[in-house]
Amino acid sequence: MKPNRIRMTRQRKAILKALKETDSHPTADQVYLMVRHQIPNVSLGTVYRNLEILCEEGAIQKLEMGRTQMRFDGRMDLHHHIRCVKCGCIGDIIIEPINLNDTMLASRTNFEITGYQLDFSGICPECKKKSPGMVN
Amino acid sequence: MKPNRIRMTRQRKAILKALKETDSHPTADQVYLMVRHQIPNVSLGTVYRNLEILCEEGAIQKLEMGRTQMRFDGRMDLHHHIRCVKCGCIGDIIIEPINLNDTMLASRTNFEITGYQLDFSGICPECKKKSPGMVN
DNA sequence: ATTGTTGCAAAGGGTTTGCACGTAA
DNA sequence: TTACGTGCAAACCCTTTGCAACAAT
Repeated sequence: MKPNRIRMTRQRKAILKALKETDSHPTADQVYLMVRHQIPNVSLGTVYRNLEILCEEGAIQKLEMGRTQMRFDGRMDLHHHIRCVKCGCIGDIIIEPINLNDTMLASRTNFEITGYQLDFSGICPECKKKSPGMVN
Repeated sequence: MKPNRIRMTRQRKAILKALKETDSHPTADQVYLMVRHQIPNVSLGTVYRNLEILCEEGAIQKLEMGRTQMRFDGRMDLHHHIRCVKCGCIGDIIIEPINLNDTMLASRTNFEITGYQLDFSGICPECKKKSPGMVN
Protein backbone atom coordinates (compact mmCIF):
# COMPACT_ATOMS: atom_id res chain seq x y z
CA MET A 1 0.00 0.00 0.00
CA LYS A 2 1.58 3.23 -1.09
CA PRO A 3 0.43 6.38 0.67
CA ASN A 4 -1.91 8.49 -1.36
CA ARG A 5 0.58 11.03 -2.57
CA ILE A 6 -1.53 12.56 -5.28
CA ARG A 7 -1.82 16.32 -4.95
CA MET A 8 -4.91 18.21 -5.89
CA THR A 9 -3.43 20.85 -8.12
CA ARG A 10 -5.48 23.46 -9.95
CA GLN A 11 -4.84 21.62 -13.19
CA ARG A 12 -5.87 18.24 -11.87
CA LYS A 13 -8.98 19.66 -10.26
CA ALA A 14 -10.02 21.41 -13.46
CA ILE A 15 -9.48 18.30 -15.60
CA LEU A 16 -11.53 16.15 -13.26
CA LYS A 17 -14.28 18.75 -13.07
CA ALA A 18 -14.45 19.07 -16.86
CA LEU A 19 -14.93 15.33 -17.20
CA LYS A 20 -17.54 15.07 -14.48
CA GLU A 21 -19.58 17.85 -16.02
CA THR A 22 -19.87 16.48 -19.54
CA ASP A 23 -21.26 13.31 -21.03
CA SER A 24 -19.52 13.80 -24.36
CA HIS A 25 -16.62 11.35 -23.86
CA PRO A 26 -14.02 13.90 -24.98
CA THR A 27 -10.58 13.20 -26.45
CA ALA A 28 -7.47 14.43 -24.62
CA ASP A 29 -7.21 17.53 -26.76
CA GLN A 30 -10.87 18.33 -26.21
CA VAL A 31 -10.27 18.14 -22.46
CA TYR A 32 -7.26 20.38 -23.05
CA LEU A 33 -9.45 22.97 -24.76
CA MET A 34 -12.05 22.81 -21.98
CA VAL A 35 -9.45 23.31 -19.28
CA ARG A 36 -7.79 26.17 -21.14
CA HIS A 37 -10.87 28.30 -20.53
CA GLN A 38 -9.93 28.24 -16.88
CA ILE A 39 -6.16 27.83 -17.05
CA PRO A 40 -5.04 29.34 -20.35
CA ASN A 41 -1.43 28.21 -20.13
CA VAL A 42 -2.08 24.60 -19.16
CA SER A 43 -0.08 22.22 -21.33
CA LEU A 44 -1.32 19.24 -23.32
CA GLY A 45 1.30 17.08 -21.64
CA THR A 46 -0.15 17.91 -18.24
CA VAL A 47 -3.59 16.97 -19.47
CA TYR A 48 -2.34 13.58 -20.69
CA ARG A 49 -0.44 12.94 -17.47
CA ASN A 50 -3.42 13.77 -15.31
CA LEU A 51 -5.89 11.78 -17.35
CA GLU A 52 -3.59 8.80 -16.87
CA ILE A 53 -3.25 9.38 -13.13
CA LEU A 54 -6.98 9.94 -12.63
CA CYS A 55 -7.58 6.62 -14.39
CA GLU A 56 -5.18 4.85 -12.07
CA GLU A 57 -6.97 6.43 -9.12
CA GLY A 58 -10.26 5.10 -10.43
CA ALA A 59 -11.73 8.58 -10.75
CA ILE A 60 -12.33 8.42 -14.50
CA GLN A 61 -12.00 5.85 -17.24
CA LYS A 62 -10.13 5.69 -20.52
CA LEU A 63 -11.96 4.44 -23.61
CA GLU A 64 -9.82 2.67 -26.15
CA MET A 65 -12.17 1.92 -28.99
CA GLY A 66 -10.39 0.48 -31.98
CA ARG A 67 -7.29 2.41 -32.92
CA THR A 68 -8.91 5.81 -32.77
CA GLN A 69 -7.89 8.55 -30.36
CA MET A 70 -8.42 7.73 -26.72
CA ARG A 71 -11.49 9.16 -25.12
CA PHE A 72 -12.25 9.80 -21.47
CA ASP A 73 -15.34 9.26 -19.38
CA GLY A 74 -16.14 10.68 -15.96
CA ARG A 75 -18.89 8.11 -15.45
CA MET A 76 -17.67 5.13 -13.48
CA ASP A 77 -20.75 2.89 -13.29
CA LEU A 78 -20.66 -0.21 -15.48
CA HIS A 79 -21.78 0.63 -19.00
CA HIS A 80 -20.79 0.14 -22.60
CA HIS A 81 -20.30 2.52 -25.48
CA ILE A 82 -21.50 2.99 -29.02
CA ARG A 83 -19.61 4.97 -31.63
CA CYS A 84 -21.27 6.75 -34.51
CA VAL A 85 -19.68 5.53 -37.73
CA LYS A 86 -20.43 8.85 -39.40
CA CYS A 87 -19.34 11.53 -36.94
CA GLY A 88 -17.35 9.52 -34.42
CA CYS A 89 -19.30 10.68 -31.40
CA ILE A 90 -19.85 8.26 -28.55
CA GLY A 91 -22.95 7.33 -26.59
CA ASP A 92 -23.66 5.06 -23.64
CA ILE A 93 -25.41 1.68 -23.50
CA ILE A 94 -26.15 -0.27 -20.38
CA ILE A 95 -26.41 -4.01 -20.80
CA GLU A 96 -26.06 -7.04 -18.58
CA PRO A 97 -22.50 -8.21 -18.06
CA ILE A 98 -21.32 -11.38 -19.75
CA ASN A 99 -20.76 -14.26 -17.35
CA LEU A 100 -17.09 -15.09 -17.74
CA ASN A 101 -17.47 -18.32 -15.80
CA ASP A 102 -19.94 -19.68 -18.32
CA THR A 103 -18.65 -23.16 -19.07
CA MET A 104 -19.85 -22.89 -22.67
CA LEU A 105 -17.67 -19.84 -23.10
CA ALA A 106 -14.68 -21.20 -21.20
CA SER A 107 -14.71 -24.41 -23.20
CA ARG A 108 -14.12 -22.48 -26.37
CA THR A 109 -10.61 -21.35 -25.60
CA ASN A 110 -7.63 -22.67 -23.71
CA PHE A 111 -7.06 -19.23 -22.21
CA GLU A 112 -8.20 -18.36 -18.72
CA ILE A 113 -10.76 -15.65 -19.41
CA THR A 114 -10.50 -12.62 -17.12
CA GLY A 115 -12.34 -9.85 -18.92
CA TYR A 116 -13.84 -8.56 -22.11
CA GLN A 117 -14.48 -5.39 -24.01
CA LEU A 118 -17.74 -4.89 -25.86
CA ASP A 119 -18.26 -1.81 -28.00
CA PHE A 120 -21.08 -1.10 -30.38
CA SER A 121 -21.13 0.93 -33.55
CA GLY A 122 -24.07 2.62 -35.19
CA ILE A 123 -25.55 5.92 -36.26
CA CYS A 124 -26.26 8.68 -33.78
CA PRO A 125 -29.60 10.55 -33.74
CA GLU A 126 -28.07 13.69 -35.28
CA CYS A 127 -26.54 11.85 -38.23
CA LYS A 128 -29.72 9.84 -38.72
CA LYS A 129 -31.61 13.11 -39.04
CA LYS A 130 -29.13 14.50 -41.56
CA SER A 131 -29.29 11.55 -43.96
CA PRO A 132 -32.51 9.64 -43.26
CA GLY A 133 -32.75 6.25 -44.87
CA MET A 134 -29.23 6.39 -46.24
CA VAL A 135 -27.07 3.44 -45.39
CA ASN A 136 -23.94 5.29 -46.28
CA MET B 1 -18.46 -2.02 -60.09
CA LYS B 2 -14.81 -1.49 -60.70
CA PRO B 3 -13.05 -4.28 -62.57
CA ASN B 4 -10.84 -6.39 -60.37
CA ARG B 5 -7.57 -4.69 -61.13
CA ILE B 6 -5.53 -6.14 -58.32
CA ARG B 7 -2.34 -7.76 -59.56
CA MET B 8 -0.92 -10.87 -57.99
CA THR B 9 2.64 -9.75 -57.40
CA ARG B 10 5.26 -11.90 -55.71
CA GLN B 11 5.05 -9.70 -52.65
CA ARG B 12 1.27 -9.87 -52.38
CA LYS B 13 1.26 -13.61 -52.90
CA ALA B 14 3.90 -14.13 -50.21
CA ILE B 15 2.07 -11.93 -47.69
CA LEU B 16 -1.21 -13.73 -48.25
CA LYS B 17 0.48 -17.12 -48.01
CA ALA B 18 2.22 -16.20 -44.76
CA LEU B 19 -1.09 -15.23 -43.19
CA LYS B 20 -2.93 -18.29 -44.40
CA GLU B 21 -0.25 -20.58 -43.00
CA THR B 22 -0.16 -19.26 -39.46
CA ASP B 23 -2.69 -18.94 -36.68
CA SER B 24 -0.56 -16.51 -34.69
CA HIS B 25 -2.35 -13.27 -35.61
CA PRO B 26 0.91 -11.49 -36.45
CA THR B 27 1.59 -7.75 -36.40
CA ALA B 28 2.59 -6.00 -39.62
CA ASP B 29 6.27 -6.17 -38.79
CA GLN B 30 6.00 -9.85 -37.95
CA VAL B 31 4.48 -10.42 -41.39
CA TYR B 32 7.33 -8.34 -42.77
CA LEU B 33 9.88 -10.65 -41.12
CA MET B 34 8.11 -13.75 -42.41
CA VAL B 35 8.01 -12.47 -45.97
CA ARG B 36 11.64 -11.38 -45.86
CA HIS B 37 12.67 -15.03 -45.71
CA GLN B 38 11.38 -15.32 -49.23
CA ILE B 39 11.84 -11.80 -50.54
CA PRO B 40 14.75 -10.29 -48.60
CA ASN B 41 14.40 -6.77 -49.96
CA VAL B 42 10.65 -6.40 -49.50
CA SER B 43 9.78 -3.16 -47.75
CA LEU B 44 7.64 -2.62 -44.69
CA GLY B 45 5.59 -0.07 -46.61
CA THR B 46 4.70 -2.70 -49.16
CA VAL B 47 3.61 -5.05 -46.40
CA TYR B 48 1.34 -2.41 -44.91
CA ARG B 49 -0.12 -1.52 -48.30
CA ASN B 50 -0.84 -5.12 -49.17
CA LEU B 51 -2.34 -5.97 -45.80
CA GLU B 52 -4.71 -3.08 -46.32
CA ILE B 53 -5.60 -4.15 -49.86
CA LEU B 54 -6.08 -7.79 -48.91
CA CYS B 55 -8.47 -6.63 -46.18
CA GLU B 56 -10.48 -4.62 -48.69
CA GLU B 57 -10.62 -7.68 -50.94
CA GLY B 58 -11.95 -9.72 -48.04
CA ALA B 59 -9.03 -12.13 -48.16
CA ILE B 60 -7.80 -11.42 -44.63
CA GLN B 61 -8.94 -9.36 -41.67
CA LYS B 62 -7.41 -6.65 -39.56
CA LEU B 63 -7.69 -6.87 -35.79
CA GLU B 64 -7.81 -3.58 -33.98
CA MET B 65 -7.84 -4.52 -30.34
CA GLY B 66 -7.55 -1.52 -28.08
CA ARG B 67 -4.81 0.86 -29.09
CA THR B 68 -2.18 -1.80 -29.53
CA GLN B 69 -0.46 -2.56 -32.83
CA MET B 70 -2.75 -3.88 -35.53
CA ARG B 71 -2.76 -7.60 -36.03
CA PHE B 72 -3.79 -9.62 -39.04
CA ASP B 73 -5.74 -12.83 -39.39
CA GLY B 74 -6.00 -15.09 -42.43
CA ARG B 75 -9.06 -16.80 -41.00
CA MET B 76 -12.26 -15.31 -42.35
CA ASP B 77 -14.97 -17.30 -40.60
CA LEU B 78 -16.87 -15.48 -37.85
CA HIS B 79 -14.94 -15.68 -34.59
CA HIS B 80 -13.75 -13.55 -31.72
CA HIS B 81 -10.35 -13.02 -30.14
CA ILE B 82 -8.78 -13.16 -26.72
CA ARG B 83 -5.59 -11.35 -25.83
CA CYS B 84 -3.18 -12.56 -23.17
CA VAL B 85 -2.67 -9.75 -20.68
CA LYS B 86 0.82 -11.03 -19.90
CA CYS B 87 2.46 -11.72 -23.26
CA GLY B 88 0.04 -10.03 -25.66
CA CYS B 89 -0.50 -13.11 -27.81
CA ILE B 90 -3.91 -13.63 -29.36
CA GLY B 91 -6.18 -16.68 -29.50
CA ASP B 92 -9.52 -17.45 -31.09
CA ILE B 93 -12.95 -17.89 -29.50
CA ILE B 94 -16.11 -18.83 -31.34
CA ILE B 95 -19.35 -17.64 -29.79
CA GLU B 96 -22.85 -16.95 -30.98
CA PRO B 97 -23.37 -13.53 -32.52
CA ILE B 98 -25.30 -10.89 -30.58
CA ASN B 99 -28.71 -10.12 -32.03
CA LEU B 100 -28.55 -6.45 -32.92
CA ASN B 101 -32.29 -6.27 -33.49
CA ASP B 102 -32.97 -7.27 -29.90
CA THR B 103 -35.51 -4.72 -28.71
CA MET B 104 -34.06 -4.83 -25.21
CA LEU B 105 -30.72 -3.76 -26.62
CA ALA B 106 -32.11 -1.19 -29.02
CA SER B 107 -34.17 0.46 -26.31
CA ARG B 108 -31.03 1.27 -24.37
CA THR B 109 -29.62 3.79 -26.78
CA ASN B 110 -30.97 6.34 -29.20
CA PHE B 111 -28.37 5.26 -31.76
CA GLU B 112 -29.26 2.93 -34.59
CA ILE B 113 -27.10 -0.09 -33.80
CA THR B 114 -25.27 -1.56 -36.80
CA GLY B 115 -22.46 -3.62 -35.35
CA TYR B 116 -20.30 -4.45 -32.40
CA GLN B 117 -16.84 -5.57 -31.45
CA LEU B 118 -16.33 -8.08 -28.67
CA ASP B 119 -12.82 -8.97 -27.53
CA PHE B 120 -11.81 -10.98 -24.52
CA SER B 121 -8.73 -10.77 -22.36
CA GLY B 122 -7.16 -13.45 -20.23
CA ILE B 123 -4.10 -15.55 -19.68
CA CYS B 124 -2.77 -17.88 -22.34
CA PRO B 125 -1.80 -21.50 -21.57
CA GLU B 126 1.92 -20.74 -21.78
CA CYS B 127 1.78 -17.85 -19.31
CA LYS B 128 -0.46 -19.84 -17.00
CA LYS B 129 2.20 -22.54 -16.94
CA LYS B 130 4.96 -20.03 -16.16
CA SER B 131 3.23 -18.46 -13.17
CA PRO B 132 0.57 -20.88 -11.95
CA GLY B 133 -1.86 -19.45 -9.43
CA MET B 134 -0.44 -15.96 -9.71
CA VAL B 135 -2.95 -13.27 -10.48
CA ASN B 136 -0.29 -10.87 -11.54
C1' DA C 1 2.36 -0.22 -73.71
C1' DT C 2 -0.19 0.74 -69.77
C1' DT C 3 -0.82 1.51 -65.18
C1' DG C 4 -0.83 -0.83 -60.85
C1' DT C 5 3.06 -1.89 -57.54
C1' DT C 6 7.45 -1.52 -55.37
C1' DG C 7 11.47 0.22 -52.32
C1' DC C 8 13.00 3.97 -50.07
C1' DA C 9 12.76 7.45 -46.94
C1' DA C 10 10.33 11.12 -45.13
C1' DA C 11 6.13 12.73 -43.05
C1' DG C 12 2.19 12.13 -39.95
C1' DG C 13 -0.37 12.18 -35.67
C1' DG C 14 -1.50 10.97 -31.19
C1' DT C 15 0.91 10.09 -26.99
C1' DT C 16 4.89 10.00 -23.93
C1' DT C 17 8.96 11.85 -21.72
C1' DG C 18 13.28 14.63 -20.00
C1' DC C 19 14.27 18.67 -17.83
C1' DA C 20 14.46 22.65 -14.89
C1' DC C 21 11.19 25.41 -12.54
C1' DG C 22 7.01 25.86 -9.71
C1' DT C 23 3.98 24.77 -5.87
C1' DA C 24 0.88 21.80 -2.68
C1' DA C 25 1.17 19.91 1.71
C1' DT D 1 11.11 22.13 3.14
C1' DT D 2 10.28 18.30 0.29
C1' DA D 3 9.28 15.92 -3.66
C1' DC D 4 5.26 15.83 -6.66
C1' DG D 5 3.48 18.40 -10.62
C1' DT D 6 3.98 21.69 -14.42
C1' DG D 7 5.15 23.83 -19.09
C1' DC D 8 7.81 23.26 -22.90
C1' DA D 9 9.56 20.89 -26.58
C1' DA D 10 11.62 16.99 -28.32
C1' DA D 11 11.25 12.11 -28.83
C1' DC D 12 8.46 7.94 -29.78
C1' DC D 13 6.19 4.51 -32.38
C1' DC D 14 3.39 2.65 -35.59
C1' DT D 15 1.46 3.71 -39.86
C1' DT D 16 0.88 6.30 -44.10
C1' DT D 17 2.54 8.58 -48.21
C1' DG D 18 5.26 10.86 -52.27
C1' DC D 19 8.11 9.62 -55.77
C1' DA D 20 10.69 7.57 -59.46
C1' DA D 21 11.73 3.00 -60.99
C1' DC D 22 9.71 -1.59 -61.82
C1' DA D 23 6.83 -5.30 -63.53
C1' DA D 24 2.12 -7.76 -64.24
C1' DT D 25 -1.20 -7.91 -67.64
